[in-house]
Amino acid sequence: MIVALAQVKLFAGLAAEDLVALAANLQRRRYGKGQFIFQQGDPGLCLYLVESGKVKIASFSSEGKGLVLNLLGPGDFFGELALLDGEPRSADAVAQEPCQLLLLQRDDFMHFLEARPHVAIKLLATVSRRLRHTTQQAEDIIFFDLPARLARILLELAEADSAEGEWVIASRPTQAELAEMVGATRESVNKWLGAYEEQGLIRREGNQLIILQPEALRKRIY
Amino acid sequence: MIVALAQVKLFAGLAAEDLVALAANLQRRRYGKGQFIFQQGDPGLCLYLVESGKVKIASFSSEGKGLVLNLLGPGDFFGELALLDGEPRSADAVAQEPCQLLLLQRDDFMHFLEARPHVAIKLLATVSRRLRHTTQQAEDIIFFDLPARLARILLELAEADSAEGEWVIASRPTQAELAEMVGATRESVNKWLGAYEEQGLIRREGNQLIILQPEALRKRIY
DNA sequence: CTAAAAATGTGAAGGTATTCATATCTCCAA
DNA sequence: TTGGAGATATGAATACCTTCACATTTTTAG
Repeated sequence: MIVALAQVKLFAGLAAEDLVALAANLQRRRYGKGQFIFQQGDPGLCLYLVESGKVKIASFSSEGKGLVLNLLGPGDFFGELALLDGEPRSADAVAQEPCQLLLLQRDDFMHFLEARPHVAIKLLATVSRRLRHTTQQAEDIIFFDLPARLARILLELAEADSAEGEWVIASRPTQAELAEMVGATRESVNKWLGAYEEQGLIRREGNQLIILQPEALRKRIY
Repeated sequence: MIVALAQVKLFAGLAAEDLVALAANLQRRRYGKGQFIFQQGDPGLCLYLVESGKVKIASFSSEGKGLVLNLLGPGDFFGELALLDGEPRSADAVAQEPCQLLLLQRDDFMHFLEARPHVAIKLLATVSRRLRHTTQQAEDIIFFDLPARLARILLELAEADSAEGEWVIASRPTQAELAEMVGATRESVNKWLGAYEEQGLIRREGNQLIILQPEALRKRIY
């Protein structure tokens, strides 16, 4: 488990003894695809580290409409908000594929933070980037129309998924999933994916989506 | 200036000597109404503390449409994002009324944080709350229609502005300002303000806006 | 291998907010 | 006290997206 801890970017570069201290009450847990890790309103009792698999942070309206706030993979962590401000969970966390997670108890983590200001500052940087990203998301919804938002999401997913200059989304999300990311209906996403393919900007090939003309897509955003 | 520092919630409860250490390179600056404090893309060189006045954090699309992200008053601080993650300013800061601000240099602040993990943790809580708020904003735009978003903003403003159980917005924002807060056009806001007044939910009286039926307004949100 | 479930494709009808044009109101300053 | 600027009011035309209904294809499970 200590090896796994060291893979988490937040703890990269820490001395072995620090990691051992953290690992005292560490738990490992597995979640099957689609399983809830926590739900909106739950008390925030621990921090989750992703050892393997993918986790989706999303929130749902009373009418069942969903909005994806974040996607996390190996080396990422989540669930820090409720720990840091003491409020209940603000969204749901769902395993998008089978996951192996490490659970760090709230008190352990907070004491660790107090004793290692360096880690606290690194955490501040991460939370700041997340705030930036969510702000961007709100701006996108207000400033851009659907084809633009879709273009951005496709580029983002490809960037996260593939090596330098590759522009491939390895495991293509369903249209329903894309719709939750851009804040639109599945039908509208269908229409624009079709249009982009028609125009030769993207190609769907088996389980992957290839971005043929990243520059042309990026132009849709302005 | 040290007295002013102690008024900032982030530094509340700190020993006098700590405040003195912080104050070494502190600057005070005044801004007139409408003046820009910083703009999107600027390098993030300092943290701003609000001594008096009001500051609006907003972002603008290339077509000139605006979105208000945050409103800050005495005791608040802003500009921390760029400091913490090293990226350029992600939005504009504008003085909504004449302001007196204290400027803390980046390096001073970061060193202070490293030496006072307690403050870093308090800052983490604040940034977390801001992330929560922005997430809420994104959800609102996706999940709720304009009348609902308008209702929420009115309630929020009244809550921030008036004493317990009072439900008054003391200095009523213009329709254009409201529009930037809810992410809609001025005309649409006009229409719904009129409707709410017609229905007896609110009343505009001189420079203030009185919420006559907060409960009825809140029901519009679901 | 086959039935069922999930995902995708498509079009018509409708709704909400925008855009644009124009009119009125309010208040401050000259 | 009278311009003029900013703020508010209002309606018609339009754009964009949703809703709904249904067909088709692909994937999964038994």
